[in-house]
Amino acid sequence: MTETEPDDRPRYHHGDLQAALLTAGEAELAEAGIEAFSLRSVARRAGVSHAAPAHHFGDVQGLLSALAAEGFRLFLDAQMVRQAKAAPDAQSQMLAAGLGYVDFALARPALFRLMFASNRPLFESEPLRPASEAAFRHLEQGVAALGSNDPLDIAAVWATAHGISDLLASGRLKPMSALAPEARDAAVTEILRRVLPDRGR
Amino acid sequence: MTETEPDDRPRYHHGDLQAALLTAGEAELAEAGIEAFSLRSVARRAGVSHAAPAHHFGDVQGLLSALAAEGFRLFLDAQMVRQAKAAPDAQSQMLAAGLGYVDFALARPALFRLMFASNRPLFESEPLRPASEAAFRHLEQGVAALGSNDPLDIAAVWATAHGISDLLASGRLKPMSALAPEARDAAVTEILRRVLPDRGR
DNA sequence: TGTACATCAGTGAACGCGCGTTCACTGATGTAC
DNA sequence: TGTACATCAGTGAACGCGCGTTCACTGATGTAC
Repeated sequence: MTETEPDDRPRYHHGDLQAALLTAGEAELAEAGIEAFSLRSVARRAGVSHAAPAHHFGDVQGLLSALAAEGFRLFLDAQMVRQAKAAPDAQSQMLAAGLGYVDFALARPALFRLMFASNRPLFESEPLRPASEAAFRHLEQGVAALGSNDPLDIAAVWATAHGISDLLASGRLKPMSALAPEARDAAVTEILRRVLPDRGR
Repeated sequence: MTETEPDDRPRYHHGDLQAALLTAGEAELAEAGIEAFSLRSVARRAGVSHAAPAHHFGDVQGLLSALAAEGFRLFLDAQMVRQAKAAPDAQSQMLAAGLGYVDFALARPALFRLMFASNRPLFESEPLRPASEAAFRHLEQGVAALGSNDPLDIAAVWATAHGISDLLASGRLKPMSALAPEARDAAVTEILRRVLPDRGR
């Protein structure tokens, strides 16, 4: 990796097949859904023989676990992006994180399902567990910054953000998904606000 | 079906294979998950040749659609059961419906996933669409009884009940799923209460 | 700077498997007369 | 009440398919000297 420069001729050694397989896996997930996801289809999409992924991920479960782990990182990123644009007070940050939660689910619904509604990845595996725990910890900290460490407050915020995301991503909240992005953000914010701890109740 | 009386000897004609396949399908779903669900495994479980289901459901998608439709009926039932035990005022009824929502997800997580996080059933099919619409309408009416027909209020209640259900069913809300049923009910109720319209805000 | 060699990252053929669907069939049931 | 017959609801063999995994292999890369 020191002096090689990228060229476009097909090479025997791919260069960064690991990353390419993750990209292809995501695309495959998005187009075919988890239920039709297969190792061979991903290899095909990456333009590589179907035995190649084994060198990087072991087996199909390894690939799915790595994909889900990557998903949790992107999931956190999406929240960070929103938070960076929001006011610094704890409440604004929490609401922004919620908007990022929804952003992610809408941008990558299949990945979202893989992370939250599939049992094909191995959630106890090394790449996955830390990534999903980081996401949970981030949420916990957001609630803590609001002055609560009550599990009920954490559950309330999480469940509400999650429910909106899941229903929107699967197209069940028709009236709401029909809204323009700004109006949708406003609606999500209003719903989340109801569920935050300590707003003078 | 007029003079036959049930006996226990295996018969060539099953009698009520349609219902038996739905039962077997649910069990299969619960044990193997959607992702491993197959027509053949269901037929096997029902003790019938793998070609038999075609007579009742056409193809695998037909069976899954019928299962999901049955799921939506049970889903409504679970809400009704809670509501029958609750006080008659609109708010108690709405909260009870939410508890029933959660009950269903916990009792039948795989069916819940089939209904809300799968694209294998055909949601526009004849058995399914009316069943899922009935569930949505029931929710809408509950919110209407509270004096609101604001889509935002509907979304708030639905998303929150759904989020709690989904996270609990997939075992993500560790602290909350560790609670005894009564305490869990209380927590769910408290969270839902926050999100109801018109409670003096 | 060159060379030998170990290691790494691919290939492609082969395997066995379970799947969904089709089909000709047959046993059971219900109905017309 | 009996009988002929149509229809219904199963069976089991067969098909073709895509899958995950294994394996011997080979081309490319990196490193020791």
